[in-house]
Amino acid sequence: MTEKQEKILNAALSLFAEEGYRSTSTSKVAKRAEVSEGLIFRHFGNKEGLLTSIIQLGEEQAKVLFADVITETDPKEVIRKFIEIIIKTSQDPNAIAFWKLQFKIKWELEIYGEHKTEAVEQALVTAFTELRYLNPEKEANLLLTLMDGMATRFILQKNFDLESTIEFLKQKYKV
Amino acid sequence: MTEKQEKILNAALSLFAEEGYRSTSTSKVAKRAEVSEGLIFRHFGNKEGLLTSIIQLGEEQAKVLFADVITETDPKEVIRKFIEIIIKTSQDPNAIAFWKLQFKIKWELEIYGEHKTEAVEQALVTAFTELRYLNPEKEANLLLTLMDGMATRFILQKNFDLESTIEFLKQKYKV
DNA sequence: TTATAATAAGTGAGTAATCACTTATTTATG
DNA sequence: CATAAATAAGTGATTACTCACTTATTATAA
Repeated sequence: MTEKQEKILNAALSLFAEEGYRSTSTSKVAKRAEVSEGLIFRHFGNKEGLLTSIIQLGEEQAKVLFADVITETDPKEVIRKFIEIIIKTSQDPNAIAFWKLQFKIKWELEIYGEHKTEAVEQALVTAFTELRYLNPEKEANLLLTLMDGMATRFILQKNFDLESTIEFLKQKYKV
Repeated sequence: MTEKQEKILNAALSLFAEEGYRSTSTSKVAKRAEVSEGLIFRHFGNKEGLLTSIIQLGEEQAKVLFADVITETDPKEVIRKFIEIIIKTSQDPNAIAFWKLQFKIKWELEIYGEHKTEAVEQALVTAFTELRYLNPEKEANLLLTLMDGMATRFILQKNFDLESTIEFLKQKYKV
């Protein structure tokens, strides 16, 4: 990975997150990365290849983020850690950009990557089971769905109070 | 409103919902509406004017949809009716297209129209207050956030089981 | 009523700018 | 010197939008 390759990836990540994939031109990416437009095609083949590279990089990032939840054994801690992931994310501008891109891509291209959350969903099911919740699968699914809603609001709604919502949630689940 | 104007609006609504606003060209809209491209600009000024017209039309639709919740006085019924709105919507292909467009626009242009849900949020706060929930404001906000998540999954996740999630929710809120 | 004038609706070809992508050429590196 | 990295200058297709013009509808006047 050369220096210019990284510059291209960073420029593309920020631009795709800001303006979306389709409405970001390769010439804009080249300008922000301060490279020639042709270099993008030399390194990534085409525009989609550039997007694929960014998503792959992000998936590795996501795995690291979720690893802590999946390896946890105490059920209450599993739930608490999962809920607090969004707080951790919200403090890292790079992570925010990445998740913003993930959601933008979802809506722009209408692809929902379920496989990404499968492992963490299973961890939540186990946790809710151990805590004797009546319907652990539904409980886990609802919490994941709620996280989608919270991400949506955190990214799009300027005055959304993330931290107090998280506190309220932890209170609700008694974790 | 002439017949061709309506054809343009319908074509644009479906195309914007399918492929997004920015990546739908005016020539595509004209083709689907079976009119000349120039007519779009005669009636709506520019591409953004077309989008504005569609959104305005939809907001009136949304008001009608929420009216039933807002005028309800029994607190449990307020919550139940609110939760079931998404079911009602999911049965009308036209409504699905409209909400899909709403979310796509949100993410594409990064505008979150809070004013649209203000009235219904207040109705929920009142309901939760009457039901002696400890934190009615947070409770209402969380439910609205959850609905964003459910809409996201219903639209994007092909195998999302909406009805059983709704049943589970009603059970949780005892409504 | 009927001819005429005025307005609105609609068309299709054309605009410069931009799109993703390619090719030819130059620069750097081992 | 040879290979890879990078650039610059292109390609045809597509973009939102405009323009000159025709056709249909409505209003006015003899």
